[in-house]
Amino acid sequence: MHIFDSVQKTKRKFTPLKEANATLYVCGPTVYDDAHLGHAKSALVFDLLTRVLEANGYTVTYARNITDIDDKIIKKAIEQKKNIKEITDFYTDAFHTEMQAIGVKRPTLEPKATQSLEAMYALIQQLLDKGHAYKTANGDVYFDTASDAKYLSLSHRIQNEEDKQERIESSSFKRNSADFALWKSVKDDSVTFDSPFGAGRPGWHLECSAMIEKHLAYKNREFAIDIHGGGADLLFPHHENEAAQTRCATNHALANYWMHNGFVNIDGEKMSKSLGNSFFLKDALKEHDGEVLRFYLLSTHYRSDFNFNTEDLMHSKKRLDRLYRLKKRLFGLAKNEEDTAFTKSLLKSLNDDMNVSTALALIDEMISNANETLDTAGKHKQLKRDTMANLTYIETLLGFGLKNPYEYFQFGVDSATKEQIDTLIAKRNEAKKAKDFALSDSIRNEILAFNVNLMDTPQGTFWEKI
RNA sequence: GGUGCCAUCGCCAAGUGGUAAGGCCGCAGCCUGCAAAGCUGCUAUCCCCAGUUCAAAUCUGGGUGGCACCUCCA
Repeated sequence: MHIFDSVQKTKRKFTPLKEANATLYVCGPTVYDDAHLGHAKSALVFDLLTRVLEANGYTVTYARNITDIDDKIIKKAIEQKKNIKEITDFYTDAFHTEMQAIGVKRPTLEPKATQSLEAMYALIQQLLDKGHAYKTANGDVYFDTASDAKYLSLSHRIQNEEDKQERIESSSFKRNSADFALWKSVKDDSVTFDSPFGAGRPGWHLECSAMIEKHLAYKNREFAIDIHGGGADLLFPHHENEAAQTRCATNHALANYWMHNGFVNIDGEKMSKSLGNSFFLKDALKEHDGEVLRFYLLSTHYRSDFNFNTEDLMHSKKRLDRLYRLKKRLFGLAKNEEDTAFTKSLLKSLNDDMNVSTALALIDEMISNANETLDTAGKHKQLKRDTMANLTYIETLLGFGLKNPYEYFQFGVDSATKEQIDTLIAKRNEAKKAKDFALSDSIRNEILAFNVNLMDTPQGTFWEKI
């Protein structure tokens, strides 16, 4: 398979550091608020990546951190008069629930910053020992960017001299404006940790490097891990700094491949608090099936920016509906081996830097072909079993079509309404039997008022929520 | 100001040197009591200009128009 490396800016063949294994680290959420659609997108992209890697036979070790030390968390705790752990536990649980709703599997490891402090101390000490970090008069420890010849090689930035001078004056403790905190000394009575460098809190960038060393890193290879992922905004400064820390403190570079997913905008606007609740995943999940959100958010290439809007989402849903209608036609049937021309070409397109668009086009084509054959040769057993195999393959590789197809089409309809609809359908069928089409049509209009579609089939009359 | 990305049918969106995938919408037809669903058919020469090439949406240069990062951020 090939993936686009956002540091080398080219598609590269994926060659693992250790045969048949793949190690992946993705920057996870800071748990101080509800997950928004951007968190969902990032989690979905790398969930898909692990599925594709696994489909290629790799054993994937996937770590996604939980940042549970952060100024914003502390601020929230003070505002809500709760302790830090209440806040972080609450939002961590919510994150897990919502990710599950959109079909994101749990990573192999979910290290928390609070459980990785020793690894952070070790990293700081190594950087101090090697002369890549320095302590300041007020007790902070900074990374010395001037000591790292490869600094900015990740993001391909050029140090801006004017900017450099300007900021040095405003921060008397740093040697260089680009230097970033490894340890921030905190003297007040808020949340602090007693480190060998005094009481304080770790710098944000440090956490990821430390967790990778502790949980994932190969010890004697050129790179600590195979793939490092995250949102496009993290390339600089976060990933640049992570890479610098690891490179300077250890004997290996951080990652062989870097992957960055594009941003999610809402109705053409950058997500912001001013958009109200419209960008929280939990709110989107009240309106739409999680799998529809998954399908929609994954429907365009992961590196492109994504413009979320309800109209496109509904169009996308119609595409997923086709998959579920085919599943309805085959519901409960046995399947053959999942090794067809279709499954091969599906994996092939995803192996090309996760080309989901091509994959979806293949799925559409498979659905049309299957429907056509089913229409003309309904007893084609072999085709049915192959189609079932194809659907199962789509479920595991892409996470689409996992639900009961009848329940899928009833999203958001309460049981009382369902009963009313069923009663009306029974009445309508009686009218139809009596050839009283005026009556049956008027009953249909009553049913349509529930915002559902009706469809008469040889197996009976079914309804779908629109 | 620095760095980088993008511009393909009404909308969403692949393709990145060999003569434009797919979905939604629309139109016509088959099926249906009528619908819905399903199926079939139809619907773009790729922002503009110049160049390279036997051949360009795809490469080069110039324009125009969007956007992102450079501060916490998925």
